[in-house]
Amino acid sequence: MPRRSSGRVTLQDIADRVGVTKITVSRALREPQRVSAPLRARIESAAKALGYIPNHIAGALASGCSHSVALLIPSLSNAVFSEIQRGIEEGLGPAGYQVLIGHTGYSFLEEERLIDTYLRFGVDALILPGTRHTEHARHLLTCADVPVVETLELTDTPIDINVGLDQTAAGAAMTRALIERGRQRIGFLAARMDHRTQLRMAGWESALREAGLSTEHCLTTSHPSTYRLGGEMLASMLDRWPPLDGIFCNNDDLAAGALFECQRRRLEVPQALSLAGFNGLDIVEATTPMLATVVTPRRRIGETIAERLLARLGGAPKRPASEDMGFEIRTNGSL
Amino acid sequence: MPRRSSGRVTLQDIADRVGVTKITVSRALREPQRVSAPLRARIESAAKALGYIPNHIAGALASGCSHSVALLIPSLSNAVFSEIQRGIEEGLGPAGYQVLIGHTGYSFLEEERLIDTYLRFGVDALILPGTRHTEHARHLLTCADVPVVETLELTDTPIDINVGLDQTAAGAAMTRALIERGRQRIGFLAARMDHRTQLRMAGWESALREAGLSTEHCLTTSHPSTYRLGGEMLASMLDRWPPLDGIFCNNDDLAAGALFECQRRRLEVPQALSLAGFNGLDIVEATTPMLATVVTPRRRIGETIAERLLARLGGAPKRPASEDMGFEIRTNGSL
DNA sequence: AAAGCGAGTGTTACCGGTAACGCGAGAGCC
DNA sequence: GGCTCTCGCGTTACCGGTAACACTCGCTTT
Repeated sequence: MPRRSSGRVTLQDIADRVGVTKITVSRALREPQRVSAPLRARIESAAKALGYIPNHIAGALASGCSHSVALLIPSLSNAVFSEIQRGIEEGLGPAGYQVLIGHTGYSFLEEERLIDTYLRFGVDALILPGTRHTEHARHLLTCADVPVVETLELTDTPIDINVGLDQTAAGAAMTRALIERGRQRIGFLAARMDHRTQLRMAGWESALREAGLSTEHCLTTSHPSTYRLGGEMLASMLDRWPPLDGIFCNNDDLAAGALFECQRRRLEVPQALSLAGFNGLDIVEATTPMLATVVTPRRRIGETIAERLLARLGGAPKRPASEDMGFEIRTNGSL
Repeated sequence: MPRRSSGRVTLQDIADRVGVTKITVSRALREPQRVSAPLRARIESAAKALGYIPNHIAGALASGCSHSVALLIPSLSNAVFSEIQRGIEEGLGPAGYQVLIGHTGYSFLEEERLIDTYLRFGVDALILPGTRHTEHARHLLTCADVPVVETLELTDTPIDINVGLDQTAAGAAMTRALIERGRQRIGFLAARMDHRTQLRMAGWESALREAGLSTEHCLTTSHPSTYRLGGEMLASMLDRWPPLDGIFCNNDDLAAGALFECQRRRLEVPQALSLAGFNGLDIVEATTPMLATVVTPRRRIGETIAERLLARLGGAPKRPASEDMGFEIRTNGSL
């Protein structure tokens, strides 16, 4: 015995026990209708009796299909991604695909590393957050020739499938909503300067320019976004630019943190200061007062990704295209 | 050509180009010191030129080791798990292990399904949240004979490695802290009745009994926990049992939601009502006022899991044991 | 009755790597 | 000079499945 096997039960073990060949066992378990009923029953009971666990690795190698899809997300603690994930899983699960999650921590290099890793694992498709990637990552994706989904943002030059929303337009729309309520000095507050943040900020800027308002009240940091940070940053902004009357926060967490700081300062929201967030997480409708936000259709984005991907995996040709899933401004009576 | 290959570059392609056999290429890439420097250089440049992506599937099949570990988490949107994940990844990543994340949605059946799936993928170890599993899940784990980590809770009968904290003791400790501040009518509020919730509740009950106080003020639901739900549940409790003077919420999200409802009702926290949460998430120190909480050492739990697992994967024998990582009561001046 | 056909099972080859062992050449040693 | 040892690479077999095709029957079909 030159090489000891894993010790687990294999198709061959079942085949020996039943007195057939392993291909028959393989068929009995995968395509039951191709094996006669009595034999199938014997095989199934033998498999159960032996505690057979199919070796997906071997199957994937032989068939060239791993029936798995990698979903890369920037942050595990950000509730934004959980709904996208759920939408995807709901669509892909019934089709027999396993969704593997990878965590990039908002790092392009980590994304590159994960793309590499998952390609080695032979995933059948990759779902990436955002449309920016390192050069090497793009190279890997090209070499692998695997369906790729870029999500959250939109791009004119998608690698393959692109399902997202116009972050810049959303940023501009919320800013306009603030302006419509009579706000004149509207700040922008952001942590973790990722690409989406920059796009939203660009929207904020353009809406202000459009209205002839000042775009100077912008505070950003590279730290990860937390509630506490939202409070601290709001404090800095108010100390620096006291007459602000509206603040557009890059996400709901920061907006909620900012609200808490306002409460600490006994600053009335929205009378003295309007606060707006981004994403439409549950917290903005739980706080007192509620906060304005941009609701993003995350569940539907996930579902759409699953649909498009299944089509591609089912053999549809690669035809790069972007799909805009839109957004909704929800003021929650709070501007 | 009876079966077309995947089209990707393989070791053989590199070998042909360089004029050696594939085993040499394999060695050059995995154990560089075993191949002469000039040849290695030629192989490496050929690999790069051809855009070689190693097929992990094939490697895993041949070597019987997938260099991957599955981490099952109940909820992607719950920030609690992100720190555990980070701790694990930090420990396992440098050792060459890939952490695959699965999402159980707090369902034992889904957990069972995922255990099955990941075992088929040939993961080298499994990390499970909690110590309760379906019978079939236990059976699968036994058949597979793979290192298993059970975390978050503690058990007297671990399957293998168990790293967690005494949820019951933590629940009791926080309740005692409330009692020490003179609270007499202390309610318990929980959503998503999972096992940890039950353990914490048991702690709450025993601390109250110990002090001769009533344990009747308990409100739970099977819904997933959200900020909004915290507010709604607090409202129900106050309407039903007006003279409550303390509420121990099963997690920080609910506690924050409860606080927002108090603000809506202009109920002073903590003067009129003490609020306590669980987990020590960032939000409890961002709100106005801050909230009391039980800080759990999640990062350290993750790191410890990685340590123990590396030992097991390195060949240490299975010796089931529990490791109590403790907790810390943090009142944040808010009881 | 010969040919055709479909259902059910087996044969053979292969997926893309890795383990174990083999073997020749040069180095070091006595 | 002969022996052993190590280095560097090749041979062979194998991991545990699956695809493609072959074969055997019994039953129609013409």
